[in-house]
Amino acid sequence: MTNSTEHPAPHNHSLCINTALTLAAQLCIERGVQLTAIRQQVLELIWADHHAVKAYDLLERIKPLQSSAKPATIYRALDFLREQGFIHRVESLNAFVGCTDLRSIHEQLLLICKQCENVEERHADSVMQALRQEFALAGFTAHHQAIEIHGICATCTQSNNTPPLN
Amino acid sequence: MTNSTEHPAPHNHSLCINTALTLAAQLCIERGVQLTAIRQQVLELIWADHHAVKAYDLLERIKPLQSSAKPATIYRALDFLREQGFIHRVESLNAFVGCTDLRSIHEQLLLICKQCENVEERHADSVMQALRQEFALAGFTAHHQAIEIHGICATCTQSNNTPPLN
DNA sequence: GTATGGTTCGTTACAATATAACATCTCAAT
DNA sequence: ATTGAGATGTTATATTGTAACGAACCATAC
Repeated sequence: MTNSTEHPAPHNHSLCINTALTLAAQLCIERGVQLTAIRQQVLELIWADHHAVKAYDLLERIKPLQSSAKPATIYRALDFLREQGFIHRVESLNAFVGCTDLRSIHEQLLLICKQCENVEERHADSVMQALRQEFALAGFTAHHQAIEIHGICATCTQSNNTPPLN
Repeated sequence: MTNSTEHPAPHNHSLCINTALTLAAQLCIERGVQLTAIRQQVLELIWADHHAVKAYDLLERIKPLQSSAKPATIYRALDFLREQGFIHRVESLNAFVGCTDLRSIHEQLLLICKQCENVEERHADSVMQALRQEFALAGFTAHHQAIEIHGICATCTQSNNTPPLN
């Protein structure tokens, strides 16, 4: 089922989510780690759309499936999924979003729309290149980056400028 | 009193902090807003060093001065100082750091050292330029950015490679 | 088989971070 | 004196995240 009621960039989201879940399962086998039921369910819930999801929302949503779920249940699954690179934490929202490029471990930036709440992951090589130069200038050794941009996405901008016909 | 026991880039920190506080006071007058005792004290506590400071640590530190201080006291002061551009929130640490460029409202990136915990604000024009190009490509209108890089700063790298003489 | 050990999960309790809501105070302008 | 805006006091609570410990599971070695 696609997200037909949402207006962000239309795409076949059931394909999108299935691709992600299938690849994640493959990678777990390759890496010899366990994609347990809980972990898979959390990953599916995060992939339900392209929004960032909060841990306690995940907890509410998973309870019908795992009635014993507690905060630790969720945070453990999130830790696992992050270690495997399947999801990103959105620091400025205290929330989590599915990673759209599971194979290559790129640094990414996140474009977060205030209006539709979609999060778009971009690799932005020129930005990353400029960042590396800046690190060199500063003598800084980078280990981890969080680059989060809040604003209005292309789709919302368009629909804001195109009022409904009726 | 300078921070002689810390090893990050030596500078005259009492000058550094006084400059910041004086300028903040000036700007408040120019803008017709009140730098009240609480707000000034919080700003001073944040400027005590170049580390990011957590709200509840500020609360503990301000209690000797403002015995009635409660969480809301701190968060209100932090809100004010952020609105005025005197401090930044470090999203990935849930903490706050003094802004080192009060006059010009640049977007900045933060280099956060895991070892000495210093936070260096940099303007990195080439990075910001590359970001603007990326936004244009994506059709994204940016309102606010959080660019936070965790790693090891130049000073720590040096001192790590230069073991003590004795 | 059963011991051993690593991983995952259940469970309880709590720590840490942040906000809501409403009362009170202050002080300048009227 | 009165009023109104901004700042603070105060209580309560919401939200986010961890610690700690035991039980269950399961593969491997003895």
